[in-house]
Amino acid sequence: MKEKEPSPAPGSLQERKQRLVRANIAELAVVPLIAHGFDAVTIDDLAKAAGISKRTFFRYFATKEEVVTWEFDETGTALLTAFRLRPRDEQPLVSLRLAMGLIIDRLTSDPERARELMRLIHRTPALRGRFLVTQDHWREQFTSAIAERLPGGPRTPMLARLTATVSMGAVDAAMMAWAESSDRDIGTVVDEAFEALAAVVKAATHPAQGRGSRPKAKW
Amino acid sequence: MKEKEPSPAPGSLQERKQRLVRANIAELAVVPLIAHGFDAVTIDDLAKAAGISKRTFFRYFATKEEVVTWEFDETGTALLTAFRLRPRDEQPLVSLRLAMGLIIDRLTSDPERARELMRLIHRTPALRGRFLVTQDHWREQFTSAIAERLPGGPRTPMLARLTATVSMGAVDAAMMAWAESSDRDIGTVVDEAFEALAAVVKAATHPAQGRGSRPKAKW
DNA sequence: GTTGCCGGTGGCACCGAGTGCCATTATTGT
DNA sequence: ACAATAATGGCACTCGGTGCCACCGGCAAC
Repeated sequence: MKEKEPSPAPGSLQERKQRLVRANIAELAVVPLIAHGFDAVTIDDLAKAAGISKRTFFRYFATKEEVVTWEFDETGTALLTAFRLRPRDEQPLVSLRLAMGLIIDRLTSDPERARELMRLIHRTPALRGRFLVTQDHWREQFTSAIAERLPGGPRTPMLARLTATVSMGAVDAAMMAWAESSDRDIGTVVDEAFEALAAVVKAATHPAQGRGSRPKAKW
Repeated sequence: MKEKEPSPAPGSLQERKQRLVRANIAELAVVPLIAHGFDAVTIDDLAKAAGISKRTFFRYFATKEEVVTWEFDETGTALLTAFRLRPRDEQPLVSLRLAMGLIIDRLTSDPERARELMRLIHRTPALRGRFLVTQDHWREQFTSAIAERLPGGPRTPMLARLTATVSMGAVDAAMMAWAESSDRDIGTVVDEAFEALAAVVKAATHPAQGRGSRPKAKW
């Protein structure tokens, strides 16, 4: 069921070489995907574009989706480690915003390419699914990272989970908005997203003077 | 690329018949999936369990995943319509909470089965992916439903989107928590989730006295 | 009742994603 | 230069999914 490449010791020479090859394959393989759409291109096409065989392709990427999403996967883990480095008594949203600042250059090194990839992900269900699963995985990790900062208690898990969800929601909204807009700076978009989040939060805590049917529930 | 079943007029006799057959197939097919895991069972197995051929299976379900997720898909659309029926000047989170109350019986009609299915979804990447894509689709629709309630403006889209994300985050957290706990009432779990969300929101607006490195950002 | 239409079904061949296995070809260390 | 080892490619196979067509059952018209 699983490919079990021995995957050499991290930091070793071969390991770095493998990473380079992987990056190179992805770079070449992604071209026809962007050009003709995800479903219109077969693995053999990708392999040909990268100058390797189908079999070798699957030694570097477990699925067809991965060749598109792996860069963002790594961005996500970078975001997580940056977050973990922030002081524990800082508000999670603040930490996250600052962590975003640190890893933003990953996306801006080649903005056009990053945008193309995100658009591709956005419009291809299979890719979006894969992407959402990874995102879900990040959320779990963020949840525990946040839970560590909170005092223990019966409600802590749910609290941590929701905080994580809200935070990642801002990140996702920002990245998608940035991908769709053709010429805006990513920093600006991120700022907007976080400001909007603050506004949402404010609206929820200071409910408008709803004169419409008032529910019995306390909120 | 697509199966194009003529799909008879909604409400007609055949259409209802089809829905029944579909429900029946799903009910039978899901048994081996829960018993042996999603990946360990082939389509032929499912078809055999339902007493039909592989070809016919694909006339009722487009993918293997769908036979597990379709019930929740329908629950989602029911939630959305219930939400749309709430007065426009009500706080979105309030509307959502009340809408949840209306559709909760869908899940509680057979709690054991629903829980089993959710656990299956939770532990199977392919299913989780499919589920997240649908959820993403709901979020888009919630986004426009919420946007209709908001005054127009340049920030409205982002605001609506984040509100939708936060709301659905509560729903998802509640459903997952409920699925994992073996004996709690779903109403209680939902209440907890929404209360936790209120707490998160409160924490974010009244930041703790962080003495750690104060960021320059306004929040 | 026989004929002709029609929706649902099953069988079959086919495509693409992914994997196990093994032979072949670089790479590396000595 | 040579052996050990890693990387590669080819091949056959499984499984999800689709197109095509033949078949079977009901049902109306004659």
